[in-house]
Amino acid sequence: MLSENLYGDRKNTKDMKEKIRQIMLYAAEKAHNTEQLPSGDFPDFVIEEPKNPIHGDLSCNLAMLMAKMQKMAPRKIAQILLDHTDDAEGIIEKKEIAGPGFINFFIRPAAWLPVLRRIHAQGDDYGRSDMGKGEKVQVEFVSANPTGPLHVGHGRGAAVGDTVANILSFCGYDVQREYYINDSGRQIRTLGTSVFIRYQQLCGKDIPLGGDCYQGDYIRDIADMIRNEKGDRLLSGDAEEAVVLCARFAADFILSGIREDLESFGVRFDRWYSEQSLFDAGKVEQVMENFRKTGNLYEKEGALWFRTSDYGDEKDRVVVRSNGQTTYFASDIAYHQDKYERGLERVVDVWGADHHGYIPRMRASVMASGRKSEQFQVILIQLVSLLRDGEPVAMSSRAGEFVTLKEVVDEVGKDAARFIFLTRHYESRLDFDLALAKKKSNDNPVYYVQYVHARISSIMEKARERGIAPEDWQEEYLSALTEAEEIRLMKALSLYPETLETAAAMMEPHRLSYYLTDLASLFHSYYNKHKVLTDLPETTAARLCLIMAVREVIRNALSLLGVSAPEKM
RNA sequence: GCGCCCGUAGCUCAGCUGGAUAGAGCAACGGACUUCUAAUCCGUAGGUCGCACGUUCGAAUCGUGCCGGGCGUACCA
Repeated sequence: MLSENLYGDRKNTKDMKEKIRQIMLYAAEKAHNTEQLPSGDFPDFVIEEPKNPIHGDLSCNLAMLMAKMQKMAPRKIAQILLDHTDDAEGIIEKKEIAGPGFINFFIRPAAWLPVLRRIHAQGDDYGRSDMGKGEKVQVEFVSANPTGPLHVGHGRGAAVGDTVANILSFCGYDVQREYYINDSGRQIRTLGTSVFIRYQQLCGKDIPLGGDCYQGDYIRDIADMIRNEKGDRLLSGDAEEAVVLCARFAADFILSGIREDLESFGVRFDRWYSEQSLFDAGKVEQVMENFRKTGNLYEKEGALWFRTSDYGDEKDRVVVRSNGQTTYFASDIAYHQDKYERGLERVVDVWGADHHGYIPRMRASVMASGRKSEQFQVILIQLVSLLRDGEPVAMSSRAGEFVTLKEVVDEVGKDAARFIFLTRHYESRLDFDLALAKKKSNDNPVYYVQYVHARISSIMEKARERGIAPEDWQEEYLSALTEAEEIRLMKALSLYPETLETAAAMMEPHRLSYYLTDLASLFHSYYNKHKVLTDLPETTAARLCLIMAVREVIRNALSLLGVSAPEKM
């Protein structure tokens, strides 16, 4: 039987760990007040799920951590703490002291039931939190140069950046997604040159394509488009103008392709920020002028240097070369200044790991304008190796033989691609096997998780067919949930909010993928052992309530990962 | 040389702001479909957590030093 306070208390929304933590804190204070514990100074302690179920549902290490400052044996402190616990809600079935001084709690099975009520009440919002307190955070990701199509590596960055943004947003941060377009500088000029040479070749001229030019077939395709539009006219005009025209045309065309590819990968940006616009608005010049005034810049050997070494970089860096051209760093400084001036409190850049050497100088420039180091964070994405059946797929962008993100998404699907990118810590290198990604088996966790959603949807459909309507599912029936697998599922469901908060705090989306796989595994086991639609109406109602909660959380988490939750598979 | 990342089961990887007997999937072997979807489940087997010291009640986790792999060390982007 369920007690009234477990069941009827509307404020009963704190998760189990937090409840135990409060009980322990209260016990510690009480023990100090009665002078059984000399010190009133309590260290940070953890409430965690022991790996071994023999140690209970939750475990607390407070007694061991206090041993030194209390000048007492951990087990003795544990006993004192236990003597002072006050379990007003009646959630604890058994508590014990174990090992060097752990305090283990065995939770009364029925005490997990409120999580179901909470999930049903909050629906899509279960797990949402205000931990971010509205902090304005920008996630800048992908930001690939518009000189060629996105490849798989960009895909990983896109999946991670997008999902980090989703998670932060769900956890109460005010998130903005931005793509920085490097549409200025030498590479764009090289792009123009490459296209113009192809154009001239198409017009019958025998001009070789230099080794430093972009070699991909798409360059010729673009040149062909220009020829269809302009005919041979560019041949007779000014060559410089022709290159500029080719560059602009090509960059615009490639960028719109990038947009489309990202769109079909489920990624959208709040803003596409052009590097060229920084120059056009005079912001690069302005920012350099400001830093000159504050003494952060100096001239040496004809070039202009930024004193990044004042802020931890190993040496100073050039912002204007002796030939008068600004470096990429210069516009990047201006760009980041602009971000903060727009009111962003924290800036997160998602970069390829090969750019890690760039972090100290970027951070230095941010700190030079008085921002705190923590206001600039970088997520470094490690390399993706593309395989097919374990064999490496050739990926030389120099020769233009790369496999594009679009090709991968077309072949394996958005869901599988995203999930695989998000099932590994981004700081680990990733082998992406195309054959594996298409396999509809356990090799491929995305189907494993989606299958849960489909299975539950199917059961719900069956329930409807049998005339079991959702509104008939009474909470009073929940006490029928007593199977070990049912308790395990409820425990897992109650872990979701803190999983999200950790994922947000550490900006590690893979935590969500692993959580999903765990939850899915628990469900599949349950499904194989117990029938949901039974002859007992109360049991059926209770189990439906449970699996609907599972479905809700699966759907919720998948949507944060940008993966669909199919009703049928 | 210096800096950063990685090193955990045969393979691919979780676990790393310290917690008790180190986990998952794949691959291997043996089982479960007349059932709400077998894209599933159950079981067996599989480990000096790269090595060595150190910190402490306790180390895969923290520190130092090695070893191995990758990346970076431009008046490139």
